[in-house]
Amino acid sequence: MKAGPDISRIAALVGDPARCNMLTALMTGRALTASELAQEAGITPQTASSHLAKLEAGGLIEPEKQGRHRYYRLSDPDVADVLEGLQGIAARAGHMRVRTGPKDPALRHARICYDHLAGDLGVQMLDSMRRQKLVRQSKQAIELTGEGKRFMAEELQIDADALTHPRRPVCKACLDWSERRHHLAGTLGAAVMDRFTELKWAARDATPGSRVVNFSRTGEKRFAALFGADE
Amino acid sequence: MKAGPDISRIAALVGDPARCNMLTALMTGRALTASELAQEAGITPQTASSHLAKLEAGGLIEPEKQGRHRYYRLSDPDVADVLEGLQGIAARAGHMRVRTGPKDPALRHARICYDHLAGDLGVQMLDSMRRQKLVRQSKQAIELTGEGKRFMAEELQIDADALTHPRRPVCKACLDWSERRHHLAGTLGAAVMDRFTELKWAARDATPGSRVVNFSRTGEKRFAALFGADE
DNA sequence: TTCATAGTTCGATGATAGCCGAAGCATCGA
DNA sequence: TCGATGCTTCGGCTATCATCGAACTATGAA
Repeated sequence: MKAGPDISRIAALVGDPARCNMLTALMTGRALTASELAQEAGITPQTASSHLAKLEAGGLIEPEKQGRHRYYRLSDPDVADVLEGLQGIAARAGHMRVRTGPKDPALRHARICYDHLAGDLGVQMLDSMRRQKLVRQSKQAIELTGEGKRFMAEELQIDADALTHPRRPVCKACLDWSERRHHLAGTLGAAVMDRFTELKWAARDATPGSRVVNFSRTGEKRFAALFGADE
Repeated sequence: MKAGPDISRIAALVGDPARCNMLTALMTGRALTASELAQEAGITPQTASSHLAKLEAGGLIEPEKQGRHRYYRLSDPDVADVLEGLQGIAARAGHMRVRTGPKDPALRHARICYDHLAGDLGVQMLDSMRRQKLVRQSKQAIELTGEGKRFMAEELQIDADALTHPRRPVCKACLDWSERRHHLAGTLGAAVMDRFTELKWAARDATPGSRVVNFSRTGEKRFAALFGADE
């Protein structure tokens, strides 16, 4: 029949409203879980699962398994470009939509991911640790350096050697929900969060079920001194 | 639930195989009649009429009445750009039909993409510019180096500083339809193409609506001297 | 171990939309 | 005026596919 790559299959994937909602939700660059994408699209998890499988088969998104979660991200910047181009055309044609409420900013700033710190500050902490050469990271594997051990002992009174666990690594990179980068998990990540709580630098929000972590004023200051964004 | 323009309606238009065939047939830049498009898509005129009405309502194509014929063309170069982007994604995902890109070899060799050079030679030019360190490219962003500015001034009498534009970047990577790689777009891409025309190195094909670019013998030689494939 | 949560698979249902035959306009040439 | 051609509208048929309930797997928590 015709020559050339089969555009229509790809376009049809974007053409379904539910799938399109998922893709636009991913345009921020963040990786989202299957359930989050289901809610974003306003459909049940079963339906979402089917859609995600199709999008993956079409090469538009890529999965990353993380525990029992499955994070999805756009597989390539070109995909976002095409979506933007479509937005431009749609905008010109006057097909607009209604607006939605943004996510909880506090949740994005600092929250608990299982038992360790996540969000803006979590990502910032791991970034800073890399910059200060407290850890070496290659892909998912993170290792505490000698300097890192000293730092933990002196600044946070954490004995890294005591954190070994039969079934859990000391350091682990965990994909962040709001940022799309990694923060520190593992027994060290948990120990650091525990220490923050003990020192009253931070506390989990009182609201039952909330994952928000509130930093005290001095806590935020001390945190910045150890893991400041710049320098 | 989402903000922004409604992509999915537009994408759904492209998502139908029959409509998609029509759109790709229009990508050459020529305007085609309704019956020609029907034949191109392999459907009856009635069905084609319905599709064309939808594409027009979606702002993808524009009609031009001429006697009892109704010519359709892509309403905007942006539409062709999005289609090319989709081709790239589809090609990467391995959803090929028979072969890539346009059938016409001349169209594959050198053609106009909006206002800049595309096809074999377009891709070759950007490759060569990267090799000669005339530009720096990181993903989609391209930047002209100091050496690149000198090169443009000396070899092509183009003042790169005069090319800044409020709504258009000087350099931009544009995914090529036939080659699946990038060629140079932006005001610089347009200026270079203009210069080629002025120097009579190349000229757009005389056939109305054709996107083919014909290089003269000396033009091809000069082009090779500046942007040769090897070296 | 047992329970809870995240995600998937399966099957049935229902709505959407592509398709074509037939008929209806519109334009051209004679 | 007539007939021919290009294109559109209408109506009914059909196939596709998104959707969800229910049941199943896998991972983590107690």
